[in-house]
Amino acid sequence: MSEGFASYPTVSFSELAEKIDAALPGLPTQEARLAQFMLLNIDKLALETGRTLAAKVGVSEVTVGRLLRRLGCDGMRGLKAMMREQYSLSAGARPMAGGEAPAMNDRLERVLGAEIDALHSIFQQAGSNAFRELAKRLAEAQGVYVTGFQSVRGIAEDCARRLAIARPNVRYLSAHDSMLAEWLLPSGEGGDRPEDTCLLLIDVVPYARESQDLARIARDQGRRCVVVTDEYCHWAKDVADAVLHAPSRSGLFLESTVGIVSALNLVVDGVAGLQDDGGRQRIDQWKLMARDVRLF
Amino acid sequence: MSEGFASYPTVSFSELAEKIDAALPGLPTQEARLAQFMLLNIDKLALETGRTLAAKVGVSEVTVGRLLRRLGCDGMRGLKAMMREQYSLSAGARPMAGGEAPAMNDRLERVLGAEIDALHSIFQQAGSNAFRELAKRLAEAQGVYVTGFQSVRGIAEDCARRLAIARPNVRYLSAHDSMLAEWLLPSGEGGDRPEDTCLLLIDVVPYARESQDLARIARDQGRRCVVVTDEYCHWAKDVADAVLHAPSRSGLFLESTVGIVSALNLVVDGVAGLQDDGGRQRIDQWKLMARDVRLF
DNA sequence: CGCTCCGTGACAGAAAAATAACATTTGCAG
DNA sequence: CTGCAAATGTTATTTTTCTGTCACGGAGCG
Repeated sequence: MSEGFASYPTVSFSELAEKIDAALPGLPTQEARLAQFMLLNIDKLALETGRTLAAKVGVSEVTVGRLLRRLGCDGMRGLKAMMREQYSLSAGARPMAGGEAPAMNDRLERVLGAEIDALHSIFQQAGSNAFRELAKRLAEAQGVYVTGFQSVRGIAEDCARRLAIARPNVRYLSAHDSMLAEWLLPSGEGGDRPEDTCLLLIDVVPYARESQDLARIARDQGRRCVVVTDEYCHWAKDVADAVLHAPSRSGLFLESTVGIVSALNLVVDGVAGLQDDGGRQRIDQWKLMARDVRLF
Repeated sequence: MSEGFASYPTVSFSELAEKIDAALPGLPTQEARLAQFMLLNIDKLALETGRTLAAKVGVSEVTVGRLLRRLGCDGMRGLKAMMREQYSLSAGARPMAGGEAPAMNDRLERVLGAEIDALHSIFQQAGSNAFRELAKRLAEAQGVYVTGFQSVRGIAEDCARRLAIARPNVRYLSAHDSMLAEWLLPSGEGGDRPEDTCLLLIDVVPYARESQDLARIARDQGRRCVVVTDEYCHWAKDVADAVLHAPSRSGLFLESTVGIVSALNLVVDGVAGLQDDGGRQRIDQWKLMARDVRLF
């Protein structure tokens, strides 16, 4: 990584990179985060200011200065000076990785294109009525059940966890394990009325028979049902109150789940946005809890 | 990299380049020199100021200002703003700042942009040595353990399922539930030697203490360890044989998991590609099984 | 001459960065 | 659990740097 004849007396920029690398293990937490971020984005740091950098990493401006000084360069000023020197216009070096990437192979390029198209499609749907309807159902229901099988089961579980941060009373429904005990009609006063609950069903090809069965059961019990699925799903619209279709063809070994995941992220976000305070209270609470449990 | 999908209205930077190009012939001498210079060094302009630029080209500062304004962007300020937009690293204005609630569409556009940037970053890494190393480790190990906690636990489980299609002997490791019984050193003949196994660790902020502990245990036992994480993780590179960093900032209610998922998709694909037959045999077999199961 | 191009210098406003003093949190040893 | 020291954030203030603007003058040219 060292430059052949960079005989400048000043600490050069690549040296700085190495220095960051070396210093990283011994750094305090926040500074380490910052350092890591800088290291990863070292070639795109050019047009960041101290402030924006701090904001992006989530540390304070002062910390940026402190770290830089600890690393031997005179704050932001010095950093920019170094970079200027390194990438001085007369030199042939190419600073910005954003511009031209080292050729990635054709296949990956195509896959990337497909993924991006999928995202476009999903974000487009995020402005649609179907999406609003879906988010509204999930936000207004008394209780929400989330489920998904096979290759998206984990995604469904994660979605349930995240949705539970955005709104109360969310459960992952494991049709296999629990035999739907959750859905025995409430005999007494406890529990929500079925009409006030909503099922979020996540399903992709090859479709699980369970999904359709579950959807029908839900409907028969008067529950609401919304579906997030792939572009091939043919049955969802017959049983669901709202459907989102996330493209999954990408050309990889297995179908991509990026679309589904993105759609679900948006759904969670949308539901959070429909809470009274934009979900702010709940997420703050959650952060506190997470800290108390000493998860991190 | 192709500008193929410039379907969103970023007043982009490449547009400026074209504009310069078009305007060049009709420009006065000095401005033409300046324009020419900018065109040639367009990707290195980032850390120049109006003054340095003027100095390097040999024109006055005022001329720089004039030219820029003539080209339609508000002087140096505007230029930098453009570049920032173009090369912004996971920009996304404060998502939960409560204060400003930008129009849904605007916000979604930004989120989409961030997601796309994340994908670019990941696909770029997919051509890197780190990625090859990571895939190789996962492909060549006798046995693979996959794990992830909290908000990516489900993703990790899914990844284990999918990886198990790409190659044999993959298990999800649930450190909590099983108390690591899987990792008791094999007393007799059964089981793989630790050196022949590889741990795939998936972790995002807020990082789970367990992840780091687990990584260390793995290393102490002589196991291989590879990590897929977000852009902030500062501990991974100290304990892992290979690390992939997936940007997660998107501006949504919760951090985006799209990047991680995409990275894992690529990993599975990469591992499949390293199988003798590109994993074809295994996937065919799986499809058959899946179809059979679907019938009942 | 009148016009455009271009440079100079002075100045003001804005943004960025450094600095210092102080409050809070966190990590950790005792 | 206590309490100290390090780490981090806050706030306010100052300094530096960057930019844009204005007024002016000189040079070249039809």
